[in-house]
Amino acid sequence: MSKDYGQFCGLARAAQVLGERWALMIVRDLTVSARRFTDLHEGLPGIPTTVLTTRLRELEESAVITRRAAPSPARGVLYELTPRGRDLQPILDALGRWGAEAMASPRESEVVTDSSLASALRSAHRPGGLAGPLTYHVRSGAASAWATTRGDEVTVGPGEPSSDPDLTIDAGPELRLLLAGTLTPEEALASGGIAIAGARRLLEEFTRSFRVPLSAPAP
Amino acid sequence: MSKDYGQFCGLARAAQVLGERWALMIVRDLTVSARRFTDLHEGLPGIPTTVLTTRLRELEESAVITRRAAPSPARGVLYELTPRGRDLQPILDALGRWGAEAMASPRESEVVTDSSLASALRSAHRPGGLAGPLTYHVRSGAASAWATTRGDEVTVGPGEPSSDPDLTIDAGPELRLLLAGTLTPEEALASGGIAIAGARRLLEEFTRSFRVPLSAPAP
DNA sequence: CCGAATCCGGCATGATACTG
DNA sequence: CAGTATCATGCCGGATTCGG
Repeated sequence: MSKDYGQFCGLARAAQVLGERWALMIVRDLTVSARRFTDLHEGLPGIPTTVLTTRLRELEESAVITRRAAPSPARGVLYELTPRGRDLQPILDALGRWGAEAMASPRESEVVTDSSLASALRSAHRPGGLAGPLTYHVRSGAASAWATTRGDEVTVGPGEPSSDPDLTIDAGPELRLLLAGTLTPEEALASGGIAIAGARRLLEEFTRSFRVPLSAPAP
Repeated sequence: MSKDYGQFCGLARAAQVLGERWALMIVRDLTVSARRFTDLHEGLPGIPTTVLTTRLRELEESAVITRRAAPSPARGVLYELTPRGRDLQPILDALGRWGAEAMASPRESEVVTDSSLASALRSAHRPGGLAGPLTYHVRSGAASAWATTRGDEVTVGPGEPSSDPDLTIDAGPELRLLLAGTLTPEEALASGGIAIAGARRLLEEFTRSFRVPLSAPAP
């Protein structure tokens, strides 16, 4: 609904734009990379095209995203965040960590998408790791994403990394427990819930660089 | 809707609870102080009682709030944040600042409530002021709230401060511009948009301690 | 007074089909 | 590829009523 809350309040203004159904998911996908309409539609299972159209228009009116022609080889329209939209990234990362604290294992019928995996890695990253650069390629279920750490910074993206990764991680739902520290790298490998291609030492570095605590069991 | 997004993602889980209509407003009011049903209903103009009832139940199921019997003199039920709900406070403050950046002046029919004013002060506070403690009483429109700074910390509340404030500020919509730094204390007082009771020096301290930049003109 | 439950009109959402 | 068209469902907003 484009109805407001009748309050002169920053949070009310934010909620008017971001509180609409699917709006946060769309912005999250765009914090990971610019996307076309069809990319977004495929990356957000269940969203009706009508709703996607409406949200994109509203987010554009609110100066959170812009649309421009896709660069040369591709055709069509590319949606991307404006500077104002990019300001949301650390806030959504924090909100995602908050939500992830009570999220131990996937519910029936919950999937992992490229963008959700990439944004999870970004929000899980903490400084203090090896100087790098180090590139991790993570796959979980049908999703694939990569993360490159360089000093205290991290860059993430959907799909395959453009250059050969230093470590490839193939994981099931155990990835969540690995990020929580509930499961050690040794246990994860031994149980078969996680398989790697690359130096085993780098998996330990991965668990130091990416962490999301887990406070409650899965609801 | 209690429909989820079908994604194993922290942000999706957060959006399922907080993305519902009025949910963020309810939590915001509860970050300021514990409230009864009727308090919330009066502090959120336009919310239907059915929606308030439903949201309170959902937020309770998600362990964001709890309900308990109101303390002795009062009767009824008191809703308050759980520790997990309190974790949301800095995130909502950041989201409120983001929304406030594009909010220069109230739209037609937008009001200020006690809780929105109190939370605005909290999210506007920045460290580095006088050691204090200093208590400000701020009124704008029909809303009233207070803030006490003590070292680098701030405490806010709705209504009147329990002890005599060091400075009382009566403001119109110009308060937003004062917080943005667009309007100096001198200009605000001279234009009559703001009146104070207390030392004028403290108004300058107030503008140093509470600030929310303004990036775009009012949409 | 407090904390809702009930009834109802309208509109957003979700699902499917279809088009430039 | 990027949406529009159509329609059933059900949530939301507004008013009223009700038990404690």
